Amino acid sequence: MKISAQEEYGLRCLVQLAALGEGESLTLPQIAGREGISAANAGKLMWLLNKAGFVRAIRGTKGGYSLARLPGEIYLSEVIKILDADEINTHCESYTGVLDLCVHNGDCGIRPVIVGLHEIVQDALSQITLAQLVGTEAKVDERFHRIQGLKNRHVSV
Amino acid sequence: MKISAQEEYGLRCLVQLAALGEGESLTLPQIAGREGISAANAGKLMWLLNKAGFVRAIRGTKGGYSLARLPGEIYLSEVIKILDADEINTHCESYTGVLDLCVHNGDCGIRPVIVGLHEIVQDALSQITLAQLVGTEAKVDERFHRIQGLKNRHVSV
DNA sequence: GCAAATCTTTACTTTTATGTCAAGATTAGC
DNA sequence: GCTAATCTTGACATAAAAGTAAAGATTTGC
Repeated sequence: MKISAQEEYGLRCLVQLAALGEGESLTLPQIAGREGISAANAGKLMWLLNKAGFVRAIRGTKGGYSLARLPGEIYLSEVIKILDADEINTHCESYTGVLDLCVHNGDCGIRPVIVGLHEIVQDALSQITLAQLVGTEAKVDERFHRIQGLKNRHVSV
Repeated sequence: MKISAQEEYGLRCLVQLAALGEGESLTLPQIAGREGISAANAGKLMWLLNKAGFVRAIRGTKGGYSLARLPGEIYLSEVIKILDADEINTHCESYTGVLDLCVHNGDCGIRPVIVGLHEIVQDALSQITLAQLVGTEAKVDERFHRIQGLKNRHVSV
C-alpha cells in the first residue's frame, strides 16, 4: 500500500499554496522550485488540481496559482480522492489476472478488508485540512496525533 | 493510496492455502487456476512468500505449497510488509523530484501524516489473520467490522 | 537410475505510471 | 497593438512495475 507520486507531489504543491498569505500566489516555476520538481511536472499537477476546483489559476503576467477555498476548509480526503483517481472504485476491475473478470467477483473474501482499509484511511484524512499541514514537522506531528488520539481514547467493550 | 498487484495477488494466494485442510497442498497450476493468474506469476509470488517464511514448498512429484504456520497465526500486517517491500521506510527517498534529496528532508510537514496513516493501516492489519479471510464475503465483512467496531466504541474525551 | 512432476532462478517483455516538451492561449503593462 | 510572462493542452519519452519464458534443480515412483 503506497502513496503515488501524483498524490505526494500534488499534496505538497497544495500545502505551498496553503502557506501563502491572503491575496498572494505562486507561479509554476516558484512552486516547482519550492518542491524540487520540474515546472512541467508542477504544471501537470496544478492543471489537475485546478480542474478539480482546489486551486484558482490566473494566466499572463502577474498570474499564478492560489487556493480556491480556505486552507482550513480543504480536507485531505477530498484531495486524495482526486489525486489517486478514486482508486477504490476500480480496484476489482484492476486485478482480474489473465481473465476478463476477477474470479472472486460477487463473493470475495478479501474485498471487505480492502474496502474497510480504504474507509479507515479516508476517515483519518477527513479529519485533516491543508491548514493543519502548514508548519514544522514537530507541530504537524503533534496536531495529527492529537486528532488520532481522540479516536482511540477510553476504549472498553 | 493503492494496493499493488503483488500485495493483491500474493495475499489471495495465501488465502487459498489457508483454506486447505491439514496436510493438503496446492501446486502452482492449481493456485494459478484458483486465482485466475498465470502459473509463472504465481511462481514468482510463491517464491517471495516462501523466502519470507510464510509458505513451505516441496519440489517434485506430489510437491506443492502449504502454509508454514497456522493460518490463525499469520497476521496481514506481516504479510503486507513483505509484499509491499516495506515501502514506508523508503518513502522519503522515493519522492525527491529532480533533486538527490527531498527538499523537505529534516523538516517535512506532510511526513507525520504519511507515517501516521501507515501506522493506522498497519494497526488495522495487525488484528486480522489469514484464517479470518477464509469464507464468504458476508462472513469476512462481518468479522472485519466487528474487529474495527471494537476500536471506536465508547469514544469520549 | 530414469522419467515425470514440481519448484527455483534469472533474464526478458510488456504494460502502466511518471515526467518532459513544445505549441497554443491568455493577460498585464507599456 | 506588441511583448513578455504565464497557464493549458496534447503528444511524446522515460522509468518502474508487472508479467512471461526458459533453463535448471529436486523429488517421487516405478
